[in-house]
Amino acid sequence: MKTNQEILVQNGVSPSIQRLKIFSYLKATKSHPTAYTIFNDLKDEIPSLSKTTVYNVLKLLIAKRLVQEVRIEGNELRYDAEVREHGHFKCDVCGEVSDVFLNQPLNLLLNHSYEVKEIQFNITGVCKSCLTKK
Amino acid sequence: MKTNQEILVQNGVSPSIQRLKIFSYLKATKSHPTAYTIFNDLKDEIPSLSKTTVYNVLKLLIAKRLVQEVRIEGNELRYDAEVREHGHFKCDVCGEVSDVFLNQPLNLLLNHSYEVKEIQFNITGVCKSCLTKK
DNA sequence: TACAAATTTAGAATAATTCTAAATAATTTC
DNA sequence: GAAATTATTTAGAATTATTCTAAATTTGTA
Repeated sequence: MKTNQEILVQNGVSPSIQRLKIFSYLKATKSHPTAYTIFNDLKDEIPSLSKTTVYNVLKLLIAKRLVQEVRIEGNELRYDAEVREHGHFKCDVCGEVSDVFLNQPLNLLLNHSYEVKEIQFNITGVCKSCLTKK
Repeated sequence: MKTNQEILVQNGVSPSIQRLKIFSYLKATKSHPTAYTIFNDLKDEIPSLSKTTVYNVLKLLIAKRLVQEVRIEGNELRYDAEVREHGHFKCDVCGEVSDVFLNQPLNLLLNHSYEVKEIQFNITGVCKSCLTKK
């Protein structure tokens, strides 16, 4: 199992404290945090951290394909270190965002005459636990 | 074929000039415009039009399920009067956004334990015409 | 140690959207 | 049909997320 530091280095990212902590934070969570949440959760650990750094690092990790942007509602941007082809489900009731994997790649359903770089899909609705609560 | 006015009325939306023109504009285009583009393109026809109205009307039409938000890149929000299950392809080169329909509903690929309200998917890459230009 | 390059930082600037309260238009009531 | 009520639109201010900018700090190298 590669360490997060190794992953960064192997992808040509010099592993500064900030980069490593932001990447590790994303790797460790499945909550699809916003840039603000990331900043807020890490600022105790890295008191000097600035919001600009969070945005810079996220942009860098996205360019290196180590992180994906998740755009599932309104104009809030969320981030995800899961980069395999997958989608997201957002529950309209509790607001939670979870990963969704398909039985087969979406790719196969496309008659594409274009070059595909990234596929994402978004589903909204009501999650299991909110359904049973009703 | 129903008129746009009829569609609005049947969905409980009183068809003011602004609402009708914004809805008709979206129905007539496949370009997935942003709120700003809609505002800009309609302000000659409706000189009094305000940006707030564009946002208000879009929000209303979305609530009535007559329009969908399209979130395909960064934090730009686009709008689409095509509400059948479909996705979007954005070309990284020319920036154009086009509709994508699947051979079968994505729904079938999900082992969903949740109630699905809306499904959208986004693909980025390079479109045919940009591929051949290279 | 000294120099150069890379990275981070705070705060200002920008852009999209929402909020607010007043103005206008449409509808209802008498 | 006038007055009152309700719905809709409007301009501009406020808010929010993100980007820009230029200085400060850190890291790597001669």
